[in-house]
Amino acid sequence: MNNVRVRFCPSPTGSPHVGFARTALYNWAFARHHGGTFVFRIEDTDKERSTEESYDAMLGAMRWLGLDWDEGPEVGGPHGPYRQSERGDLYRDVLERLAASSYTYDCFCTTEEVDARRKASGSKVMGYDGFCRDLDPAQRAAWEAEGRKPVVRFRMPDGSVTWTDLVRGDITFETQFVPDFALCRANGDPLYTLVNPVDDALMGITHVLRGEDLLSSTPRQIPLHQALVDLGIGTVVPEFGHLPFVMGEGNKKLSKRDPESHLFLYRDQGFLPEGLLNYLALLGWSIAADRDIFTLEEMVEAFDIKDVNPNPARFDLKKAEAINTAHMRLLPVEEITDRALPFLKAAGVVSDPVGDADAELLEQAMPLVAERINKLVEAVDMLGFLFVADADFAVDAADADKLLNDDGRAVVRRALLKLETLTEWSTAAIQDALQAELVEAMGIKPRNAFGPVRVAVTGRRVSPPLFESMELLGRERSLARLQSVLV
RNA sequence: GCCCCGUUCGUCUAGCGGCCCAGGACGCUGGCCUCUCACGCCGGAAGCACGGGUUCGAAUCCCGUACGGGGUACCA
Repeated sequence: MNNVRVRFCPSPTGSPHVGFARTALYNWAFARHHGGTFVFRIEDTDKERSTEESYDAMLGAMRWLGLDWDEGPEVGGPHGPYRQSERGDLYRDVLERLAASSYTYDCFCTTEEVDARRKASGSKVMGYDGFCRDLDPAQRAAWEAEGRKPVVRFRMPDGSVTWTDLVRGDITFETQFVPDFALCRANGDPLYTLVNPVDDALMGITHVLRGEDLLSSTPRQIPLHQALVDLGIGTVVPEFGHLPFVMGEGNKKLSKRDPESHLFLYRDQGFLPEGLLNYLALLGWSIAADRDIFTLEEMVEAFDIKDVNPNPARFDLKKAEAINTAHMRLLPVEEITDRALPFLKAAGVVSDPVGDADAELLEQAMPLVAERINKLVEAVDMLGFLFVADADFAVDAADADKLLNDDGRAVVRRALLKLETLTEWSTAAIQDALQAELVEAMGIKPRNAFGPVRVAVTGRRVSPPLFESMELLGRERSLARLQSVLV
């Protein structure tokens, strides 16, 4: 395919959610796969609900995910502006040209009047009935005299509308079930029904990949696109592909109300964008029968919209975490260190900026934790004991209850006595000494021998490897901590 | 109500008429490894919604039914 142009066009209402990311990803991957153009457009025609804060969040989300756009906000492009709130003149002009060619007509009916007529006629079809299509001039004058303002409606053609959906195949709607629809409010404000197809036409969009919720608006958009082509406003009717929903708990669409749906929740927990994206890609698509870990580049190479599954997918946190873990293991330690740094700073584990001593300690410690954490934020709990000021060090109460009982403290006492005699403070020396003194001399199992020592030194039952941790902590601080649980 | 979409292990999926008495992954589960945790390794349970066709042969094609979802706005 040549000159592919796709767009992603969220409404800036609220916080970006995972469905947003999945749709953005598929559009982006489609564009990149075909060497096409990825357009980012903001559909902020709903003045009531759109906010600047949400707009910033949309851009922030795309940047965090690494889905770069070729045309759009802050990047510009030949078809700007890319915020619909700044394109009012364009829409007014299109509306005039549509009306001049009778593709549209003014409608003065109220919702109540329409409902009453439909009920009276016993119609199975709801929605607008076309009453004002050929309005009697006298009636029109009367309504205008009483101050009624009309909305502009698109005249749906007779017959049917058929398209070959990129993910679902042929779909046909009889237009008798698709009522004439409003293109702008009575006050003149353009509606989504107008601006979405108009901008797609103006921006030369060739493929529309969007959520299944918009499938039923497609039979209205295709005739409108044809009208735009007829008027020379557009050049082609784009192809459409409707992506399956991302569902939440139970069997309902993941809504913005659902906390699991918020994209930034994952960012703030230390998910890697490539990990989340990999997982999201799997919700409706797979790269191969026996493989589910891949990079964005590999996805771009393999992505084909025709392979997208049409049925809805349930978001599964456990699997998302597992996929993320796999990506963590793919990263070199230095990279994990860089990415974990903001979390460590935020938690106060290290200062901002990081001091030289802390930086050096971090470089030595990260290899121990990088391979055992699944999300970046976990580095905070894993490393805290190494960086905390001695005065602030505290042993986890629950872990102490469990392991630092009389038996545990006896073990710690033996360990302390033995370690005080060590002349070399190294991982190997510490391990040899404790192995001999606790496991062999005392005759207790390794986990019972090292557990109490671990809690005393690191403050927790879960920690980086014990002997390495003690080496990094240093002789004096290690011995002091052993001592402190004995008093 | 009407229109449209969908239905393979608990979950995400592979499968596009014979390779499938259905493969992979997460989860669950038994075991191994092991200084904790995490990782890793070996094994197990678990699925083609139902009913009719078409065909020598159907998870795959067709038609019904059931169930789920979306739409039916001067929201997007």
